[in-house]
Parts: sequence; structure tokens; C-alpha cells
Amino acid sequence: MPEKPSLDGLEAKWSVRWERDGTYRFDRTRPRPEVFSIDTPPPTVSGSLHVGHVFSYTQTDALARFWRMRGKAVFYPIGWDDNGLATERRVQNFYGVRCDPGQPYDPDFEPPAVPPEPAVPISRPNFVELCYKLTATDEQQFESVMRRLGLSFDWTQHYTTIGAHSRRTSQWAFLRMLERGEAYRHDSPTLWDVDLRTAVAQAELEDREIPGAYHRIRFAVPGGGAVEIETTRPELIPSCVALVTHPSDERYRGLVGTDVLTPLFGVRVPVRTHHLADPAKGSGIAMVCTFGDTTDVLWWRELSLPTRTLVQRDGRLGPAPFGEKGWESEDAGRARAAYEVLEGRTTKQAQARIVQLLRGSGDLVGEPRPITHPVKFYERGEHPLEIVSSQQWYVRTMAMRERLLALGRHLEWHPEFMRARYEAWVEGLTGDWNISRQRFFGVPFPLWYRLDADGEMIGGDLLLPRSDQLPVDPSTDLPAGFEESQRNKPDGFTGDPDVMDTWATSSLTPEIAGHWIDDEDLFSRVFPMDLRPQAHEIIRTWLFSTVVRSELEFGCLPWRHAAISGWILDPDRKKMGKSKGNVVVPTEPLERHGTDAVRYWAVSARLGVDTAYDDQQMKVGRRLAIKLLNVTKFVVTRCAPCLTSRGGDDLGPPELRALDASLLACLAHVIEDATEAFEHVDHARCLELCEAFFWSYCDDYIELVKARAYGDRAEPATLSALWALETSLGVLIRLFAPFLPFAAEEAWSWWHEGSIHIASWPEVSELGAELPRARHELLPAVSAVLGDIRRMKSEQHRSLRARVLRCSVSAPYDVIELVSLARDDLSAAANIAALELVAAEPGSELHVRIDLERE
RNA sequence: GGGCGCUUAGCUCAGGUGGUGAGAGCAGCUCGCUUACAACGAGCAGGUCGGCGGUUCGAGUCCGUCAGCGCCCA
Repeated sequence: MPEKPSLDGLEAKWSVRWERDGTYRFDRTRPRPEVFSIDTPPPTVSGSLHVGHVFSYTQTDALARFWRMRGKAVFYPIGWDDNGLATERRVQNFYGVRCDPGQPYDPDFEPPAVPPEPAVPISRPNFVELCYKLTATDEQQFESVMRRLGLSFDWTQHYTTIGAHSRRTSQWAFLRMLERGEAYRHDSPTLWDVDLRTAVAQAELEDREIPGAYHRIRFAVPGGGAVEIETTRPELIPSCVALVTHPSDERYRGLVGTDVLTPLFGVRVPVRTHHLADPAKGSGIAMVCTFGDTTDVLWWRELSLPTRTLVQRDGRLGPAPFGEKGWESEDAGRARAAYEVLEGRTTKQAQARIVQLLRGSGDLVGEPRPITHPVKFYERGEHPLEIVSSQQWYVRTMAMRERLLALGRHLEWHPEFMRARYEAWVEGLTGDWNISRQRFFGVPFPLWYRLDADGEMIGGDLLLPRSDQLPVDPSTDLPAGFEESQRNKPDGFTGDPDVMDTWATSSLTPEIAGHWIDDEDLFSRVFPMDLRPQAHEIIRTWLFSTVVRSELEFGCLPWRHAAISGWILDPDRKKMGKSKGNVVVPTEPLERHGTDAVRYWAVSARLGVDTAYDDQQMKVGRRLAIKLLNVTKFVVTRCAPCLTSRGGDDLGPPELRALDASLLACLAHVIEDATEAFEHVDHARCLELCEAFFWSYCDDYIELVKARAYGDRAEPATLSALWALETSLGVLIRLFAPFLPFAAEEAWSWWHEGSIHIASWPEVSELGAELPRARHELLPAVSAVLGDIRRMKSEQHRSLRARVLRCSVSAPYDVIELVSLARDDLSAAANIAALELVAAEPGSELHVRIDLERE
């Protein structure tokens, strides 16, 4: 025990020790009922951890530590989510390269020392190599911060979502979905990011308000007259396939069922009705294009409209053969001439040009009216999404919506109201889950397609790997019975070019971490897991997709509890984000305040509550941690050698004084309430209870018994005080251990063998057999009197040590009786020469008078 | 437009199933070096519990409504 306790250096000292001793190692021999398993979010590896990770991971860690002390074998793995676009982006920016699958592999490639502009095109294998390289260094940083944070992961269970085990699990699970018909490949309108050239899932969308303009456009009615529509996307007129109006809209009733002609292109399109056509929007009649937005897709599907594809994968307008089949026009020559101006342009360029054309033809009514409107973006994208038609792999989620809602009701949500987020998402699903991504650094679809004599893909003819081949990369591995020379050749084969959506793998974290496919014994001991901790913004992605996969594979929920953490806001309560430049990197507060202080801040927030980054709160935590060390030093110094047990023999409690018994009775309540709080997944309540009790313990109880504690330990009064101090402090340190693991371990080590983190969680039974007879009201009653005396001394500007010549306490009889049980302690603590206790009428207030010795 | 959450002391937040004069910490102010702790301790002051209505003997706590803020989804 050091002369002057300090928090400095505890992180380095204990995190090394815990790793060396395997303190947090999972005991895989324990049966499922004795296991507590946690499906931790693998953070996206992207340079540095966010202070938000510190926040939510610490909350989960406290829970893990609680259950470990309760005697559970805690299965608490961690992984890195390194697969996917986030890593690609980072590699592009970090090295100044871009992936060009057309380039040949260069085995001697070295990335440029300084990222060049423009980026260097490199082959896919070279690009993937760089992804592995950069994630490896990023991951080391992550690990060191997490260890420093004292997160009690079992690092031997570590995984990465791009690692061979994850790829194998992911591909295996995909093949099983394929076999069961739950995954299918389909050509359909797909949300498409034109910059990244990839499909995007519904869950990855976000709306952004951007400027646009309403253009009022005239459509001719054959036989005379015209109808005007309003659109923000006039450049899509060539792909117009219908006009829609609301069934109840009188204005257009006469037109419904007839055809009108598109301006410039003279294409006949029908006027139809649909309840989603908003009579109040624009002119009340809308044009349906293939495809301008998701509503177009819905109308196209529900009204069985034809397709005239316009926008290509690069975001430019493709060929539109007016006059040919599917592109019939009343004046094909004019249509082709008009379209010539547009073809090959980006949608933005095409819009400017078509407005000119419409103005020239007189079909633009008035001038465009500028507006701002919400437009769908890929959450990582820079330009609005287009909708293109292409081959994509889907998982059938629409058919299981009712079942997913039922599963959501069975999951125990903390806080409860978060269930609504999930239900709203499931109810709002508009299509099956698209899991194809036209990217490079991800888990490949494990299959090939047979090619016919013309080198065209034979759609239904899939070539699948054997399960023992997994993981495979169809761009380099071969399907059974084929030679490399047949790749991409007529009558040969071609590999599926896409990779899976990152969530298609992340949705398997329970299966990956639990080794579903290669360790049945382990999996049966940890699955379904007990707890899924995560933040609320990924309920619709990670939580949802994990439930989907578990249901498809096992027909059950992947976990019993979902603990949803809040967000970190900056001190002005604005959301922290890289784009806002207000991100706090966790190493900085860890350096400044120490780990336990930062952890205190994190665990003082309740689940689901967005919390401001708060230096002050960390200082409070630091004070608490130091206090814990200081008070332990006092107790251990006084009590040494250890009283509660010696040489392994439990000596049992001595005969306790009433005040000491009262303290233990109060502490018993704290143990019960703190335990209950943790059992209800409420770490913040537990901390609050323990902390409140701890401060009064230091301020009042210790001050009251200090004189006795300094006495001769042969005296029963002293022995009683010391036994109570040692017992109570041993309990308190353990109660704080989940929150302040470093200070608690340090303090514990001064008089115990072994780590506190695998010591048993406190139980009331430790506090001695006399407990039922103890008067728990005694300590608060005496403390109140002590507080009054302190206040009077303070008001008289006197030292708290100032001698009280005479003190008179007046209170109802029952209170006086209590105080009399501790009158010697009270006299000593307040330095009272003569204490007079006066029983007053029942119901009267506590009244204290003191005469202080002159200065 | 729909859903969810929040609105309690200057600041950050607690306040199961409604019940004595509404709590904590921080900041502020006052006092105090007392043998665990002066990068500390003791104490004081500070609030019409967002507005309005309702249920009730009684509401911060339940119901309705309005307003502001945030998030999610259209």
C-alpha cells in the first residue's frame, strides 16, 4: 500500500496483470445456465475510436463485470467490423488509390508515400491487400484504447468481419438461405449510388433537404386540349410511362382511362388513378417515370406499367430508341432528335437541356419554381440516389414481417420504448433486403454462373462450392469441373462479381463469435445470447438484420435482452460527428482524467438517454475513485492484520455495537437494491445507490466511529468498529468494481489475494447473524444530529473540531432512544463535553443546541 | 404528415405501482488544514417540477391538449 494513494499508472499496471492472469477468460466448460453471453457490436475500424464507443462499451462492461462477479461464465467477445465500404473509403483517402478491377495485379505494388491527386488506379487484389494492411494497424490502436478503458473482453475470442472465419460463416449462411429459397437473385429497380456505383439497401437511406425546382409541363390530349403536370425531374420525361391522379379528384376524372402524349417525344401514356397521388401536390396529377423515385417504383409495380429505362449505372442517360418496340412514338423522328441532345448527359446536365427544349416547344408553362425538398441519399453518398434496374441478391424479409414483429415483442428492450423503433421499421419495410453490393472489400457471393455458347450467363444455372471449400472467392477460385482457362469464356463460367452488404455479415455476429459452424459445443453454451448492447440508430440495421438471420436459421431470437444506449452529444448538446468537427477522441479524456473517471461519466448515464460530453462529471468520478483509495487506506491501516478472516478461517463477527450493526443493516439494503438494479439492466441506478451511500458512509459513519477505531483492539468497542469497517468497505469496493475497475482492484489488492473482478458479488449474508436485530434507523438519526452540530459550528465560523461544552438534543422519545445508543460516538465525533438527550412530545422536530468553547 | 422520446435549481440529471414542507452532483457563496483524503472536507443558498385543462381528498408522478427541442420514419 503506497504512502499516498494515487490513480496514476493503475491502468498500465492492472490491464497487463488481467491479461497475464486471464482474469476475463471465458470458461467454456460451464453449461448454458451458468453462462452470460454478450453479442457486442464490432466497431467499424476507421482510424480512431469515438468517445461514443467509450460511453456505450463501458455501460455494457459494467454489466459484464456484474454477472462475472455473480458467478456466471461471461462470454464477452469483441470483433472489428472491417469489411465494407467504410474501409474502402479510408484506404482510398489514406493511400490515394482507387480500385479498378480492369487493372492487372501488381505483386510489387507499393502505395505512394503521399496520397496523389488524382488517385492511382490499382487492381482489385492490390486494393484488397491495402485494406487488410490498413485495418491491421487501425485495429491495434483500437485494441490498445479498449484495454486502457478496462473493457473486460476475452481477447482470445476475437474476430474480424473480413477474417476467414467470418467469410466462411457468412458464405455458409448465405448458401443455406439459398438452399431454403430465402435468398434469390432478381432483376429489379434498385436504389443506386452513381458515384460509388453500388446498390444501396433501404436501411442505408437518408433524406436530405436539397434545392430543386417544380417545372410545370404540358402533356397534349389527343383530339385537343392539354393537361399540366408538375415535376422536379423533367429530364425523365423520355421515360414517362403514365400519369396518375387520385381516384377522388374531380378535375381529371374525364381523362382517366385515356392516353395523353408526352411533350417532345410524343409517347402515348395512360392516365391512371392511385390513392397515393396527392391532389394537393403540384397540379394534382403526377407523371410516373422509370424511375425517378421510390413512389415511381411503387406505382410502376402496382399499376403494372411498362419499363423504359433511362438512367444508367454511371448516372448518365442511356440509349432511348424512339420508334422501336417499347419506345413507340407519334413522331419518332422528332423524339430522336430531341433525345440526341440529352443522351450521354448526367441527369443534371440533361435537366438544363430539356428545359431549353421544352421552353422552345412551348410545353414549359411559366418558369421553374425553386423549392427545397427531401431527396433520398445513400448515407455515405454525395449525390442523390438514382434507381436503376440490375441483378441483385435479395433476402425474403417481406414475407416474415408478422413473425419479426412477434419476435420484437418477445425481446426484452431496455429502455422499453425502444421497441417502437423496431416495430416502426418492420412495419415500414417496402421490399426485400438487397444484400448485393458492387464493391470490392467484402465477403464475395460464393458462387459462379455457367455461360452459354454466346458467353451469356445462364440465369438459373448456379455453380455452388462444397461447404468444405469455404470461404471461396469466385474471382480466383474455380467451380468444380472447370479450368481457369474457361473463366469468362463461352461455355465456361463466370464468378459472381459482387460482394455482400456489410450487414449481411454483421448480422451473424452471434453465429460468428459463438462459432456456429465449427464448434457446436461452444455454440450450444452461448446461443441464444443473453444480451445485445447497441445504440438506437442501428436498430433498423444491425439489430433488425440479426433478428432476421437468427429467425431464418434457428427460428428464434438471437438474444433475450437488448440494451440500447444513447448518443454522445457535445457539451452544447449537439450531436457529435466528424462532419461537425466536434468529435472528442477518447485518448484525450483518458489521459487527462484517468480511466475510472471517464468510466464514471459513462456509467452515470442511463440506457437510451443521449448524454452530453461532460468534463465536470469526469472530475467527480476521479474524486470518487481517489476517495475509494483513501478510505481503504484508512480502514486497512487500522484493521491490519485482517480481522474478518485470518489464514482462511472466518472468525465471524464480534459482538457489535448498535451503531455498527445499524451501518450493516443500511448496507444490506444497498446490496439488495444495487443487485436488483443490475438484474434489471440498470447500471446507472446501481451506481447512484452505491455512490450516495458511500458518501454518507465516509462523512458520517466513519467520522462517528473514528475514535473507537483508533482505540485498543483488545477493547470490544474497538473490535466492533473495526470489524464493521472492514466488512462494509469490502462490500463497498466490490459494489464499485464494475464501474471503477482500476481503483477497486488497487484498493482490493491491499488486503486481498486475487482479483476483485472474479470475487463474488456482495451478499447480505456476509454481514453477520445479528443483522435481523439491528436498528437501521439508528445511523441516519445520529447522522442528522451530527449534521446539525456541524452546521451550527459552520455558521459560527468555527472549526469542526471546536469543542462543544454542552450539547442538548431534543426529539421524540424513539429518536432519543436511538441516539442514546450511540451517544459516546456522537460525543467523540462532534467533540462534545456534555451531551444531554431530552425526550420531547411525539411528532416534535429534532432540535439541537450547543454551547461552544470560547476561542 | 406519422411515431417515439425529452422539457424538474444557473448547468448536467434522479425522481417504480400518485400521499408528509420536491432531491443529487457541478458551478456559486460561507467556513474549516480535524491523526484516510486540501487536486480535500463541512455547510449555505437556489426551483410557480414547459403552458393550459381534467381525473382525484391529494399529481412532478395519471389523462387530454398546446408549445419548444431531439431522434426515427414518410
